[in-house]
Amino acid sequence: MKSGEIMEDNDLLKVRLEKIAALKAAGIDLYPNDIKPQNTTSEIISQFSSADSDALEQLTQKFSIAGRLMAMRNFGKAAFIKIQDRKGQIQSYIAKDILSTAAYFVFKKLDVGDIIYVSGKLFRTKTNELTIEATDLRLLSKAIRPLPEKWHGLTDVETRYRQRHLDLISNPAVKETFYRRSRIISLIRQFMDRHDFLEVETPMMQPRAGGAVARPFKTHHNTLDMDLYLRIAPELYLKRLVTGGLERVYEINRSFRNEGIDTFHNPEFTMMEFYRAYATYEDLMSFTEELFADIANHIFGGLKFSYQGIEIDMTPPWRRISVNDALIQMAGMEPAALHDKAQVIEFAKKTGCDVKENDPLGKILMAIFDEVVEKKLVQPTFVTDYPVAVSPLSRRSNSDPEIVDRFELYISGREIANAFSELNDPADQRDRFEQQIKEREAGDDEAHEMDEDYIHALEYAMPPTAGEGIGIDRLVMLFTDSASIRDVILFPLLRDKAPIKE
RNA sequence: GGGCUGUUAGCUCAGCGGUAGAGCAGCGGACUUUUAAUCCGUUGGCCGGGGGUUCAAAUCCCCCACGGCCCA
Repeated sequence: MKSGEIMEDNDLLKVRLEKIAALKAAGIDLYPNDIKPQNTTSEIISQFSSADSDALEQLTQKFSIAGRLMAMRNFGKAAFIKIQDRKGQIQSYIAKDILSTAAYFVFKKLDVGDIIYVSGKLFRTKTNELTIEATDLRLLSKAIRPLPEKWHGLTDVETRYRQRHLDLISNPAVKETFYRRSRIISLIRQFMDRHDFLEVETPMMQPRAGGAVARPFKTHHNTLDMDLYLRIAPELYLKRLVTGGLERVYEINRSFRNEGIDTFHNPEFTMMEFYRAYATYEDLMSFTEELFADIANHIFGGLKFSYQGIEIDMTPPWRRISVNDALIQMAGMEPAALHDKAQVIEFAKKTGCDVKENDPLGKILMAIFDEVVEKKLVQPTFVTDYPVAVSPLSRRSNSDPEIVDRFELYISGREIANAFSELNDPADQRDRFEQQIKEREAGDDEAHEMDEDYIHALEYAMPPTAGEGIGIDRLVMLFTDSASIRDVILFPLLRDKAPIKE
């Protein structure tokens, strides 16, 4: 095989390779880079949406666009084509007696999928469509492979995820989703900036994977001969920054959890964590309401929207309910039974939870909560008063040392955010880590490890602080009405497959 | 990890024991205002891979690979 030769026994490719040979023979550069389009499709369309034929005829201005040739309707010596750029599509009219002979020769060798440049005046067709009358046309990049079918687009989900470029070309709604994802993250940054938060970046490779309860990915640094973990959360580093006096910090970036994959979990996912000194978890509830309302207002122009056929109403204030009240009201537990471990275990087993006899009471209660209550929390709900046993980094409640000043936000039956007043008492933090170590020894490989370095930092005094983590992918799912997390992550993790057939 | 389900032409799909099909795309022809343009003609397949059953397998059975949905 000669280098640069494309080896595939496919008639469609052969035809295109023949066209390429003909273009080369005519001295056409197949991949030039000297062209600068002056306009975008949407800019032209919005600027001239109300201009009629006469108005356009008065215009002497020429417009130029570049993009992917998406459709071609040929009429002998003329044609209508659709060109798609990042903003949308516009039609162009090609006629043999308007283009130069050289440009018309190139046009006759084009295929749907090629990247081209067109310039010319605007006019309206008989059917009143705004159209560029091509006086110049250039090939900018020749496609060798055919695009998916124009009408149905690309629907095979596996191909859509593995070849996202095709998905983005063929399915406008997909492009719209990722534009919106970017917009949402931008709105969050603006909101945080308005509230005087500092955006920071903390290590993704950590010697101990702390800040959450999850199984980490392990890796190794060769020169330092040191095992490292991909972070499961940025929490402990962000709190060091609060101790360092930054007081209001946030980070929007990837965390990694070595766990299963489903419609709500991808092994790498994006989270925003933020910490605010001199605030409590209660302050963060209203802060969260404001943030989400701000996003909803910008995206939808209101606080009500539909997610998977169900109306979500983000009008503050949102429902607030304690874990225990939720278990009583929504799982049907007896108030008296909540403190009797034997009865709680019995209830847990009855509901199908996989619990161990020696698990702490709080952990079993949360297992029941996850099994029974979670899916019922459709409208935005803050669940509060978590057991200390499942909250090793949260401050104990002043009213009850067995619960912590913490909430989780549920929307559409899914955890979207987790927040608490931070534990800044180094002695208590040490006790909590030691409790976690006992659970690790009892077989819980997700339990937290001792982090002396973090405790050492707390010993320099961290101000009273509240912090929160928000699952950005899940938030984007809500605001884009996406059923699967894979629809809001450009390249979701899939099992490796033999490379695409060459 | 378990259950259900999918993998057939470049794409979207039908066929479900008896000679592999359609639409779109492609190719050839007609056509200078189309909107999934139209009309005529036409090329294209290791039916995901491997084993079986059968006179005969895309179709039935088993294993494997890669997805999807639901559950753990």
